[in-house]
Amino acid sequence: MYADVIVNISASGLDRSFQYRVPEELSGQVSEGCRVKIPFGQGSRCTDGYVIALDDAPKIEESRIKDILAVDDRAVTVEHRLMQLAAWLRKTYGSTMIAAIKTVMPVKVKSREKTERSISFAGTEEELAALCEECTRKHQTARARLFYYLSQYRIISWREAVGSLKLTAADLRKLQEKGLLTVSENTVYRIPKMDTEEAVTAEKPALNPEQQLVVDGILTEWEERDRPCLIHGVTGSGKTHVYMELMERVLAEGKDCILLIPEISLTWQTVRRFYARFGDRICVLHSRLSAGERSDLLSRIEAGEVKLVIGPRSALFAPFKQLGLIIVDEEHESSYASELSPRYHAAETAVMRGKIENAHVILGSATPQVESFYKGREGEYALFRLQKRYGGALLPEVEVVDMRRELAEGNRSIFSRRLYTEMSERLAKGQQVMLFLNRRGHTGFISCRSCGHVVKCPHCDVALTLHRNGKLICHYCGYSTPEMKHCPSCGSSYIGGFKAGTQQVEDLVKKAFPEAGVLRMDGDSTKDRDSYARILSDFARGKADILIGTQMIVKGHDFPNVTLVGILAADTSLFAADYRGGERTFQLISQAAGRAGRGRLPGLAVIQTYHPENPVILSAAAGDYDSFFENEMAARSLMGYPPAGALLEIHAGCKNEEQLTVAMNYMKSYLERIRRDGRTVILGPSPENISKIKDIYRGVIYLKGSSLAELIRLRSGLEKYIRINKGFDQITVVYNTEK
DNA sequence: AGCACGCCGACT
DNA sequence: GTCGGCGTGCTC
Repeated sequence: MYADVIVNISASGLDRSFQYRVPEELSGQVSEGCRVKIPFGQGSRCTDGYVIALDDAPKIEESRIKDILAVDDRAVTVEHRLMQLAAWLRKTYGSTMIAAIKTVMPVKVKSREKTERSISFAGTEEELAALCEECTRKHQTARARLFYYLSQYRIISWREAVGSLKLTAADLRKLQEKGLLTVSENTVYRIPKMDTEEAVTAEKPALNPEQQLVVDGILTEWEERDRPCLIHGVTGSGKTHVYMELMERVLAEGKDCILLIPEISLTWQTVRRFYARFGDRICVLHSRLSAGERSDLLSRIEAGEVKLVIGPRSALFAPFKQLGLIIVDEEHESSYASELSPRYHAAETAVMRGKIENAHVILGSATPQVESFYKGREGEYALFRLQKRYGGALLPEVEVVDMRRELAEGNRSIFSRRLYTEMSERLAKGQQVMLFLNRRGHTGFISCRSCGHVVKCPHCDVALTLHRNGKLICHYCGYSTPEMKHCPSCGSSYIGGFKAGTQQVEDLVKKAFPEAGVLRMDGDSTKDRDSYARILSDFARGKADILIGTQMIVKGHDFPNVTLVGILAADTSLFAADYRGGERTFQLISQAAGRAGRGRLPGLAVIQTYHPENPVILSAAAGDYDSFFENEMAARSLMGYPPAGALLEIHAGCKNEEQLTVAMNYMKSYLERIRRDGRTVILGPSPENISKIKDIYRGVIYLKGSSLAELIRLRSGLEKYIRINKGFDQITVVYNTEK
């Protein structure tokens, strides 16, 4: 027997399998997906690797094949299907196989099992009662405490005996030696603590007719075609109820479920509702679990005790053997896109895992990714809608304020007069206000505060970015033009970047509303996650009247007393230097507006913009996803951006600027040589958004094409070219594919 | 990644 | 003559 093994070294030259002999004594233990110790290299140094396939014939000269040394049984075996998924990840997102395997691997190593000692009395009840008396008489107070406890509860953990009853370990041992106590040892699972603020009840809310309709529709889809299902449900429409209902069905069939939630919303709010309904069949998998907790969770999955895992994108790879359903909540969230190689997107990958495991897949969002909705329209996904808010709450009223007019009428402050009066009125009534400052994608584009004109690339329909050398540059094609002092459209000198940060907004708010309690949340004030949760819970409990923050305040939190949301600078993300600006703006505005009026009181959202006529702003204000989608699709078709076309980003970095330029030009001309399809456009090289980070110069080449397969072929060709030619030693290259 | 092989200069 | 510098190439 022979095994194909991937060596655990992430060097590009080693990204292939090596064949090893399976020695007789290991033949039963070696299986596809297990980790093995192997001799590697001239010195036969011991490394580990993963078996990706088994074979009964040698592929090369038999004498050159070495033996597998051992099977690493402390490591978790990666299931065959997860291995298939890894192969798909590698192919689709362009990484090394070993990086792909590590991504799907649930936990690195099984850690030691935790045991707990417990103590019980070895004799009869009469003897125990006698001992209680004797110890009390002898003033052996600690021993007396122990025996009294045992006479009541029969058993106590060692930890408690030492901790709360204050017995010493030596004393306990002495009592054990005298034969008075029996100490038993049993393994315990390390389960992350769940604060049980809310009682676990078997609450099972009735579905409203709209939700029931969606559940029925999905069940029919599962029976008939079983395509991935996309639920487009407005904020507050109760997608969670639909998820729970479907999970219940799948669990009833004895199959397992995975629920993915965005990293940011790992507040226990949502999770608690699932605990309440499904009890201890659930486990939460998050990045703050210790290695031991993770490994125990794995054992419990293996033992079939855990049937449902909730967690961020990595939870997608939970090694269930009978996976029945994967749900990706808020599928548009950026935290589903991995920033490490392989740069997979969890929604897309969930669809693939569903296909491999024969499991149902559900994507849910109030503002689906354009790509996903497109697939829904094209029939690749089954599309479902939830259009009413749950429990009778109304969608907030939305008002768009034209900031150009504010300026023209002499108001130079960052608050429009409308927002200011609304704030004063609502604060006077004791209601809360959220101010959302859009900083997403803020990379220094130039716009006119007088007429709203944004300086864009004449070729790519994205905003130009101001660089330190005073030039405006397009990050797709590299087009550049000198910075201007006057607006090319109206001639006004109010042209420049939008410069207000949350700190400044806070100062201005405090000046304008000195009586109000203000909380601010941004990257600076929330270094760690605890302070993030604390600020939100302080605000929820009414400890402040105004909450100011960036996108992090708009995600998935219910503040029933918030009746006004102010969206300052709605435009900044609109003109980010990439084609997704419109989509992100729509998502952010919808989410922010959705925060207003979640309780009984009606809500209002005020959107401040220099582009009140922009279709993205208008459709977001109207809460009209369909018209947003139609416009966005039309624009993308025109420019050949995904999903109308496929896009490949090639990011390169190097310490030496000149070397980078030379290398990228070589890359481009190589791509031009191997390109088959004349419709594939090669853009760049152009400087990266932030063209230099930590002394590393960065540049990017874009390939736009009609077929993803062709782009993947070009990428593979380029990868090989870079590996073979030594000139690229100092260059790091990262690929990102979009479709 | 790591280790050997190999082809040049510096030194006992 | 030999020791050792690191450039080059291979690893089942």
